[in-house]
Amino acid sequence: MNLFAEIRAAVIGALEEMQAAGALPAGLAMEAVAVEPPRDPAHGDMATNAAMVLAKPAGVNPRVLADDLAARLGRDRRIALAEVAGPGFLNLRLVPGAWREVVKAALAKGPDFGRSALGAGARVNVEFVSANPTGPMHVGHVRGAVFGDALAALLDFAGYAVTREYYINDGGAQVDVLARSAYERYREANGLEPEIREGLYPGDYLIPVGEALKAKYGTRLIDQPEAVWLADLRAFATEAMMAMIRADLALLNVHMDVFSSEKALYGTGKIEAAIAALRAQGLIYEGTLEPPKGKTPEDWEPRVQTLFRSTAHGDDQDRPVQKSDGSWTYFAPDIAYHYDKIQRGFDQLIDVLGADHGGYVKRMKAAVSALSGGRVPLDIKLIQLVKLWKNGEPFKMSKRAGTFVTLRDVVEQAGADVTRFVMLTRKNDAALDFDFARVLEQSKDNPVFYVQYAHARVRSVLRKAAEAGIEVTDAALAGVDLSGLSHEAELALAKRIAEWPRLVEIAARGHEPHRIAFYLYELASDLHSLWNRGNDEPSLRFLQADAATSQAKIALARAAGVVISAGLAILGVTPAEEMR
RNA sequence: GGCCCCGUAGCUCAGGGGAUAGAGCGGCCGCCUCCUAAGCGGCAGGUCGAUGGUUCGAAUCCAUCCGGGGUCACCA
Repeated sequence: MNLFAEIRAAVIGALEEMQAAGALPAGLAMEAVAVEPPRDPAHGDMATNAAMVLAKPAGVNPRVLADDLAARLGRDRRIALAEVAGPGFLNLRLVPGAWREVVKAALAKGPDFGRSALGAGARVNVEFVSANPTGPMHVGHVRGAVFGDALAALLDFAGYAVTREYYINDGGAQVDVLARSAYERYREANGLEPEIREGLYPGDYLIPVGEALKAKYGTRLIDQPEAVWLADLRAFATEAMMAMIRADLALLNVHMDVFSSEKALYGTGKIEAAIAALRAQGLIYEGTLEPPKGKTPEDWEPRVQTLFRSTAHGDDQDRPVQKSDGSWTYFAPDIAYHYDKIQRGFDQLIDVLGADHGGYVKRMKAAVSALSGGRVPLDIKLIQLVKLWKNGEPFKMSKRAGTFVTLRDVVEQAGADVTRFVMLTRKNDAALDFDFARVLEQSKDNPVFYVQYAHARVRSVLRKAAEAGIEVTDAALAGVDLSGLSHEAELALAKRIAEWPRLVEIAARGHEPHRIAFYLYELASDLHSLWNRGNDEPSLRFLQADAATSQAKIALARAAGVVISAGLAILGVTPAEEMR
C-alpha cells in the first residue's frame, strides 16, 4: 500500500473528470503532476503541484483549476481538507483513518510492506567488487561491496529480478605476477630462499599457497623454466585468491550469484564475436589517435591501432581495442563481457566501480549502447574513496610499507553491521570518512546504534506486553481497532511509516541505497520522540492499563519496527532485539 | 589542457524544480520515583563557492568562472 501513489491516482482521476466535464482540454501530459509530503507539516499531509504544472499547457487560470480540483478531491473520503495555498499548491489533509490503514497494512504485510512492483520483473545485473584476484580484499573494496549488495537488495525489493555478479580479472598480466609470486613461495615451502623481486606481490597471504603447491607438486617444479609451470600456477593461485575473496565477502554477508571469468573470454571467440558485432555496425577501424589535448606525454608517438568508434555513442575520443602488435587491450574483453551480459538477456546493467574508473564510463556506455542497439541501459556507479581515520589522525595505507588494512581487519574491529551501515550513510559519489575510533565507540555519534536502539525499544515493548498477558502477535495486532490512535505525535509516526513505500521507489529509481539509511534514521527519530513524549504524557506510552488501548499503541510501534527491520534487511544489517 | 565527481551551519553531511533550506556532532539551557536517558525538548549558528541565464518558481536545470579531488594512448 503506497498511500502517496493512491492519492496521486485520485488526483489524476479528478483531473480526468475535469477533462470529461470540459474544464480541462483532453490530451494533457500528466507525468509532471506530483503528490509529495510538503516540507512544512503545517501545510498539510500531502501537496500537489497539479494546478501549477497544468495551468499553462491547459490555458486555464491556475487558481480556477486548483479550486475545481480541490472541490472534487474534497469528496474523497480519505481527504479531510483540500485547500489552495501559496503560488498555487493544493494542500491536502487526510483523515486519521487513512494513516491507521497504513499501520494495518504494515502489520498485515510484515517484511513485504513497501515492496514495490516498480521493476515489473525486469532483469537487472549488478556487477560489483570485481577486485583483482591477486590478494585479500582491502578497505578500498569494502564500500563498493556494501554498496553493490545493498543496491541489489533494494532493486529486488522494488520488483526487479536481480543478479549479483563478480567479474574476475584473471586474464591480464597481473595474474602472471601472481603466479610468479606464488612460485617463490613454493620454493620457500621447499626450504629455498624466496626471491621476492621488485614487482612481485610480497604479501604473507601467499605463503599458504606455496605450502599447498608443495603438497601438490612436491619438488617437481623447482628449477624448471617458467614456461613449464606458469599456466598451472596461474590457475592454482587465482583459485586460491578467489577462495580467499569469497571468504572475505562472506564476512560482510555479501554473496554473489555469478562469478564471470575474463580468462574464459580468451580463445573462445567471444572477444572476436563482440568486436565483429561492432565491426558490422561500421564502428571498428584502423587509425591513429590524436595526442591528449593540452598535455602531450613526453614519449607520445602516433601509432596505428584498431579503434572502436565510441564517439558515435557519446564518447569524447575513439578507443583502442587492439595494441599495435595485434593483441587485445584490456578494453576488448570488457566489451565482450558486457556483450555477454546483454546476450544473457538482462534488461539493465549496473557496474559499481571505484572513482578512479571515471575515465572509463563513457566508453563502456558507448559499447553497451552500440551492442544492445540502445536497448539496454548501463548505469555506472562510481564509488568515491574511503578515508580512514584513527583517533583523529589520518590512517595511511600503503602496500609497500606493509600497512595494509584488509577488509577482514575492518570487519573484525567494527563488525559487519556497523561497517555496512556507516558505508551506506553517504552518497556513493561523495568521499567518506571512516573513523575507527568513532565507529567502535558505539555511541550516539554512530547512526547505526540510533536505529538499532529504536528497533530494540519496539521489541522491548512487545516483550513487556507479552509478559502482561497482552496478545501482540502481528496477526492479532493487525486486527486491532486503531481508532485510539489520534494524537498528533502518534499520527506523525504513522505518516512516516506511510512514506516508506514511496521512499523505496525513489531510492530504487535513482540507484541510491543511502536514502534508505537516512530514512531509517528519521523513522527512528520519530519513534524515539514519541517514546519520550510518554515521559510527560502517560497517555502516549505504548503500555497502558487497558489491554485494548495498549494493543492499538503497540500496533503502531510494531509497524515502525516492521519497517525498520525491512529497511535494515535491504542494507544488510541485523536488527537488534535489545541493546543491553 | 580535456573529461568526471565534489563545494550547503564552526565540523561531518542530507535535500538535486516548489512554499520560511534540514539532521548529527560541537556550543548553551532543560528532561530519568515513568515501556532501556545508547534517548528527548529548546536556543544560538546560512549571501546553499561566484556571476549570468531558463522558469510562474532555482540550493536543485543550463553556461562561464573560482576552489578541492580523480582521471587522461600498446596498465587492468
